[in-house]
Amino acid sequence: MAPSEIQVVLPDGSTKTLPAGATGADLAKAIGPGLAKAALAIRVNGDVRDLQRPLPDGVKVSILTDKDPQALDVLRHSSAHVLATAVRQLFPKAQIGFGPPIEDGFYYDFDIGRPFTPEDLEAIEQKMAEVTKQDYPFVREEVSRAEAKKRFTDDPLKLERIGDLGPNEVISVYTDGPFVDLCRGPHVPSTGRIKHFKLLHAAGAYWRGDERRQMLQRIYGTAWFSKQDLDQYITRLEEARKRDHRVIGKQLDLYSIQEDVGPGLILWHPNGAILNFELRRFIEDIILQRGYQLVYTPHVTREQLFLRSGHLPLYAANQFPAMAAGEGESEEVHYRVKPMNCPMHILVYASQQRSYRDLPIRLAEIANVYRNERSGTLHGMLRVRGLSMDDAHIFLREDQIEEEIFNLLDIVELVMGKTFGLQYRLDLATRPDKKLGDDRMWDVAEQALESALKRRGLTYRMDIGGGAFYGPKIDIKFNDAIGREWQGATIQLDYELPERFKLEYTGADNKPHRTVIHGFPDRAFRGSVSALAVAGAGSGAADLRRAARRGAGRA
RNA sequence: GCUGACGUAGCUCAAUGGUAGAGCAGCUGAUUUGUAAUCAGCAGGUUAAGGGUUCGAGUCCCUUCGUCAGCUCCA
Repeated sequence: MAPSEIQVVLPDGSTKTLPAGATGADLAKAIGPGLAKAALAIRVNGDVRDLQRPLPDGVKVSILTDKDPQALDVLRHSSAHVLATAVRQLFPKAQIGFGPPIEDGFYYDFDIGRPFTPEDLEAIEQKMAEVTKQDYPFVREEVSRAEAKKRFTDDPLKLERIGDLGPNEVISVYTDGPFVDLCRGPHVPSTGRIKHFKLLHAAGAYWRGDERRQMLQRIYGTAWFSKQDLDQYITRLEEARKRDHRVIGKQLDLYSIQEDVGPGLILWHPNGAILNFELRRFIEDIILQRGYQLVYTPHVTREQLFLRSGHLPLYAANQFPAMAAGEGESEEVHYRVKPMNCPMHILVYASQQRSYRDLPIRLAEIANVYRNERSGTLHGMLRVRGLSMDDAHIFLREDQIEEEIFNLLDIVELVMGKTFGLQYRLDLATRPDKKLGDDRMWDVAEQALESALKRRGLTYRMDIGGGAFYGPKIDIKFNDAIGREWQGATIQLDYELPERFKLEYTGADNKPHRTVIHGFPDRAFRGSVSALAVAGAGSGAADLRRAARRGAGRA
């Protein structure tokens, strides 16, 4: 017989008995009218769900109100639906894509056959206000695959998504007033709960982020629980704009990028150059103290070298075209500007016999490299075509990996954390499907990276399958003053290059062994000095002004 | 690269298709007044480049260059 009652465990450990079939909303009501009014969603054994769903027996629950950060995601997800509701009313033929919550807001992708204009956004925002005023309840339904397909016959993008769903996945749809969306949920109880929102801007976005597919029009917005939060967020955006390194770089006369020279190529003016100089010296001091040896290698090399390293076939799109050198009678010899230093550092290592006693050998160079980045990705000093890369390649034995990474993480903290005060994040990227070498090798490498991270007591995110085909890596990412995320340094292991260049050392057993390389290229240190400083603390601009003045006085 | 917006004096910005302007900065002179704004005058432009429409183009159209925003935080 079916039990007529269920019990749930509240956050304080007490239990509550409810009739079978009771929902989160029922629970909130049972606890108190105040909570019933404030309740937005419910956490059931860690999963956030709608209040309207029946509660299973024996679960741990916690009712979410506007005080819970997870509720903010729910609010924003629901805001995205309100946005889509409004767009569908104004553009009945609009096709709908995805509409998730994101950090600080939400977006929704549409195809209306043309881009949205600023006037469209205003009209949509007004329509959204009407939708929230109507206070439509969000109604969840679980449907069969056939039913789902029927409901979205006019939405090819949704149909494609339905086709991707696994056979055992529950398909749910949410309705708010006139709008129905394929959606996993959860949502706030009704559209009236969304009060403080603003549309920010529209831009093109490829369907599923794939540039081979059609371009949709994405509308970004933000939503908050209180007007105060919303206003604060808008102020924060304005403040951040003032701290943009491109603005400060101009104000302080740090650098310029000029059309006559080319996009992404930086002219360091005296005020910026003195910062560049100091930073270079700072970095070089650190690495010399820590057992690195400086090397200098040419800016151009024979193309053949990048063929041997394997870079050219993969990387050619990001390299500047070859130049003919006219050596002798041969038309065949071409040269390339270097996009990275590894092949040349490897040749330094390989220039003589190495003993296991010599390892690790740490070769470092702050080198100018040039990459033909896609035009649309360029951004001030942070994404450029010519940069000074603080680069190092460490040649070591497999048993030395962990210790070396352990020490390297200390340098990262010293530079990014202690010196620049950056909030950075560590991602451990593990073996991808297509990879080089055997599983044992990957086991050793990944474990070494992970235990170095653990020994340092660092928190990190796993990026399963995110490693390069030639080895796992630790990516170091940070946010700039305007909140955008950038790739800082990368610590990566490379099993490919030692193989290609037959790098060896003589072991204690008097036999040759394959060397492991571990690279530490860092595009952020000097390619973007002021950007780093500005990206840092809120006081960045003031510090920089002082530094620039000192620099000017000195010159 | 793709989609969209944009490109006017060194900088920040004006100019219903009808003689390109202002503030700041610069230069000259006056002022000597205690720390972010003294006064007067002068100079500064092939309106990104090239083409087209028009009696007439900064403004409308096309091409190129550049800048800015976005381009899976997965229903």
